[in-house]
Amino acid sequence: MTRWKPDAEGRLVKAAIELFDEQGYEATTVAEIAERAGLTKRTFFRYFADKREVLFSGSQELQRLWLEGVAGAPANATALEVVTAGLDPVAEMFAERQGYARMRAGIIQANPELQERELIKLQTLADAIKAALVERGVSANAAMLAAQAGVTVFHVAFGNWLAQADPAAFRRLIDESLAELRSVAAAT
Amino acid sequence: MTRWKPDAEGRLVKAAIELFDEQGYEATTVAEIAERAGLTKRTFFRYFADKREVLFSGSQELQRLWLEGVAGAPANATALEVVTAGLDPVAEMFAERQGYARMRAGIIQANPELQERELIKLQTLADAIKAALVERGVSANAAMLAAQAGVTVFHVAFGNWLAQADPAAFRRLIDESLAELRSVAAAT
DNA sequence: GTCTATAGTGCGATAGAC
DNA sequence: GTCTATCGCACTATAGAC
Repeated sequence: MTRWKPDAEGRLVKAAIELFDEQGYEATTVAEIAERAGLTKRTFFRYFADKREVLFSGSQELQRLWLEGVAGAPANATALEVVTAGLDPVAEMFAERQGYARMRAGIIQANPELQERELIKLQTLADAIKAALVERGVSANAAMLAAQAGVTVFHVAFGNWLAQADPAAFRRLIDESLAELRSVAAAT
Repeated sequence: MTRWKPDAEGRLVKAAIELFDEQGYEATTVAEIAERAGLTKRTFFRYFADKREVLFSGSQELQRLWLEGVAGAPANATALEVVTAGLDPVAEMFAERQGYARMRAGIIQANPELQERELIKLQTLADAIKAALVERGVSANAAMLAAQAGVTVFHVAFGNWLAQADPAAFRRLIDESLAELRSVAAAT
């Protein structure tokens, strides 16, 4: 027998999303979240710097996966191809969590301070991708534009994915969003 | 004789930027800003909902100008052309204020909560441009991608503009940033 | 834990312009 | 007189210092 149930962090995230969904973000205390997860408030703050952060534990994983894909892109790929090369594992990561992702989106939608945090996370992600591109020899301007474009493509695809039924459709929606960007940006 | 000096809001903005630049954002109180502008704290909060907002009075003007340009774009323009059509008056607006723009950028750079606010403002701007595109009949996805791309192009050009000497170069830098985006997004 | 400084608010008063 | 911009003051809430 193990003394502690496994995956304390995952249980805290799950408990938090459920409670925020049931009662609202503001109305839920950290103590409640910890209790539902079978842990204490002290433990919550060992895993998350503040109450908001429990909704963004996934973004670190997202960034890690995405950057791995970027690092593995072939040497002759264009900047935007490098950026989008990281998205296969990312799409898989999301495929299993559509239900929670929908709840999470609704919670963030309802709360300006959570939206701020989300924007910061996306910006941080774009900055990290940009840095990886610069590392590969892409100019600062092109790297910034490609990284931001990639994050926007991802964001648009994510919104579309939440709004439709098939959890496995994410990769296809990303490709569609990317094609739409290329079409939008094409010189006339 | 007029009892009140004109442009209370402008004086507050000027005083705030100078004080933030001299002493830092945190170390400056609203009372100090008001005093330097020859007003009281209460009047400050008549113009700005909170202390951060004094650094973002320009974004409303930016959005207004940009949307005017979007509204005036020719009917046969592509989505991205529509988005960038609004940028001539925007570039003029900034040409006169490079000094303050640099100070402001430095202040925001040094403060996470100001960066959050900046991201929210850029997001709001992108959303407004997106809505204007949808109004013109562009699909939601293409509108979002074009609006975000336009804002990113602007943002990159803005950073480059701050870093070089000629205040009038903004329009050219926007065109260069746009060309770079088109190049980055071009299909291989 | 207490204390203090500051952000931010509500409401009425005041000093002009008209 | 009305209207508007500003002021004065008393207040709450909260973050940080100690």
